[in-house]
Amino acid sequence: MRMTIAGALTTKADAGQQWADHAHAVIRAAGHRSSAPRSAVVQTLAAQSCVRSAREIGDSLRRDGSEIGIATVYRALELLDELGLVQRLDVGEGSARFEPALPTGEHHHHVVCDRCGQVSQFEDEGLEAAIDRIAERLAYRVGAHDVILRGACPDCVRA
Amino acid sequence: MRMTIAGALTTKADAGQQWADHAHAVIRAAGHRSSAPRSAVVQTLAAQSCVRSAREIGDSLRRDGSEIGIATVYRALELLDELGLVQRLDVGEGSARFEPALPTGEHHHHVVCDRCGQVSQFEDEGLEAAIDRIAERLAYRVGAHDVILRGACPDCVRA
DNA sequence: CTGAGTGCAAACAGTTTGCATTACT
DNA sequence: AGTAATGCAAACTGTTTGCACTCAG
Repeated sequence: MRMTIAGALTTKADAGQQWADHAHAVIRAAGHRSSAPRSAVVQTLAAQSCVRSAREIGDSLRRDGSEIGIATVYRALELLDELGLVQRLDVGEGSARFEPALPTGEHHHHVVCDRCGQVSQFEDEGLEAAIDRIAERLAYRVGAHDVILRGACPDCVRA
Repeated sequence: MRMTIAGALTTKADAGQQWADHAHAVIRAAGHRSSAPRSAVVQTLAAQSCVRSAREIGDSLRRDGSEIGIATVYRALELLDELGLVQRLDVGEGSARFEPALPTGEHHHHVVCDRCGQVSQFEDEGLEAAIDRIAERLAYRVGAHDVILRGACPDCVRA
């Protein structure tokens, strides 16, 4: 997907970088430091195309020469979550996954393959509208929602 | 909620018992035994009004004099899940929750309070329709879906 | 009588936490 | 310089597994 913003063409990589910049700004504004390990986690999240677990983020950084400890990855993700900069996703496969949360509130949902665990994304306006309608009639003050579809991915359907 | 089936009035407790009977039948049909601990887990699930964790089920049974071990609770729940008799729900609060899955396919979704953890249920036809439409246009063969709304429950809104 | 199912305890996986050390600001 | 943040290792929590024993069929 591409978005035209103020006349400039925004690619996926650019969008990631924009999120990273935004994240840094929010972190600083909240009085936190931009340490190297923390920045590395932000950078990894910005570069990813799909949800990743804490372990995957740590492994990826260590592969790139960083000496980051897993506890630091968890602490960075916890901070980002508190600041509303990432979305935590629990697909029920043991570990939590994380992905950047766009400041615009734009978001998508996920389909998980029962057999191979592959995760894909989708957006749907009708779904959002239905959820908004539900939120209005419930006594809860609804602030967020997760939708997870489960089934067989195209590869596994063939097999 | 009450349902009129073939002229008879079905209460919530009856519905639970019906599910328990159905569960036993399916378990037997699949060649498994109806041991006392396994039946106790089924009975506990049938009696519950909201989702419960493995620990809660075990504690509840032990309070009632049963000597069931937690491993047995997990094994019973795993079997019920395999047979499609329970739905696993992961609200992201550390542990998985379980509830009876009605053979009719009827189901509801959940709202979780961010602050106190309270879980409530809701049904919505528009939501189901929106999801069916999405399932059709995806390359996945979608078999199930979870929707979780998050926010503040009425009690916490007041505070 | 025989093996599916159980209970216990030990093993595991993901996540969190205490503490001495490091390094942003 | 001062303190937030890190890395390590140990602690914790939920869940799974190995094994000897039990009981449903």
